[in-house]
Amino acid sequence: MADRKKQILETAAELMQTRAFTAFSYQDISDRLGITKAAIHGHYRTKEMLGVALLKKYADETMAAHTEAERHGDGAWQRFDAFMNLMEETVVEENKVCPVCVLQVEHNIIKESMRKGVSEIYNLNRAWMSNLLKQGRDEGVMAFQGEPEDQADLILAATQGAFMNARAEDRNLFRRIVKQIKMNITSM
Amino acid sequence: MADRKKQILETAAELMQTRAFTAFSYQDISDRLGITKAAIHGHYRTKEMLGVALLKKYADETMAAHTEAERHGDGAWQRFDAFMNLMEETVVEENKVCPVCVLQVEHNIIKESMRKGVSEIYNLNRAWMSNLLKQGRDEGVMAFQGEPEDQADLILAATQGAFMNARAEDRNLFRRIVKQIKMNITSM
DNA sequence: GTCTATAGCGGGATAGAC
DNA sequence: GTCTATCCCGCTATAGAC
Repeated sequence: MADRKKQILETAAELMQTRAFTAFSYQDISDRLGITKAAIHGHYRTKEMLGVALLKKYADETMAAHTEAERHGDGAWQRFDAFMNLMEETVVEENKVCPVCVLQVEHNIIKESMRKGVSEIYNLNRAWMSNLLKQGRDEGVMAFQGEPEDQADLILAATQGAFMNARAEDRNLFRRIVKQIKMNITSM
Repeated sequence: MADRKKQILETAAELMQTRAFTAFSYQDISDRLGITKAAIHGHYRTKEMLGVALLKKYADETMAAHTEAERHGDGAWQRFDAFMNLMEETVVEENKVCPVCVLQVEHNIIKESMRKGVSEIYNLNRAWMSNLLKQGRDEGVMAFQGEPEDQADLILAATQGAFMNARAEDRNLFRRIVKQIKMNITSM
């Protein structure tokens, strides 16, 4: 089948976000799909190649999330809320964390090809978020000291931390942290 | 020697913060100390026990960091700065991330005894930080909407994200993010 | 494209000697 | 307290048949 490859990728994605990259095996995937490890090697010869493919998938999804958020309206807050809701729906549900968190923790034990993929996703989000903050400031609905780029770095870091704390401590933490971020940059 | 056990713990701590918990082995420790794996099992029979000991050590260091920060002055900002400087010195240096980040990413693959240890450290920081924020607000030097507890959760999440992004992307990110946090809660 | 079988390695852990 | 030796397991990856 042609969608076997897709099935493998999706299963791997779920395993990465629940168990971390180094900690899942081809055996885990093959068990879930009812095929053998060797079959998976037929699609992704090495685990590094699978990892790179996963990162490509996540980069695509990141861009799709931005597009989707922009589809929700023209206002900066509409887009911000849509983005955060999307993050909550796709990540916080079902014991997951974001792949960027996982691979940043595994930074020193993954190959350079994968580190590069992680950086690309980070930079996609950074560019999009700082742009959004500029827009919000121009519209007069967001207010903060300093540069939009730095505020974006803070918001992304907080979001990543929120994913991890939400899974480990309390699912509602994500929503509470996002609410607090909003309070901090709402113009009054 | 009696400090063999201490050496083992310190080596394990460094390995955990550079390579993650599941990803380092007794072999890694024994190589660095010039002893055998079996010798380490003599001190910590299972890896889970070593993990719990590590978390105890981190909890102690967390409380020590709070005490140390309070030693730097009575003002909320003095204490905040001292705490963040301490974090930067002890974590951001030399390719490390904080143990809480590591073990939260590995949340689904570690034992309950270790999860409990992670929560304890998180709660120590949460209690200390929300107290500090209350103090700052009372002094009139910090200002923010919402509850100190929620603001503390946001700051801790941002700090955790800052650790990870600093290692993966750019060492200066930690300082820039902390600066932005400060701007967001400085009363004017 | 998927299978069986296997190589080669490294992990955690234990037994028993010194 | 540390050693050698060993067990059993699971990992990534490959060869070769169908």
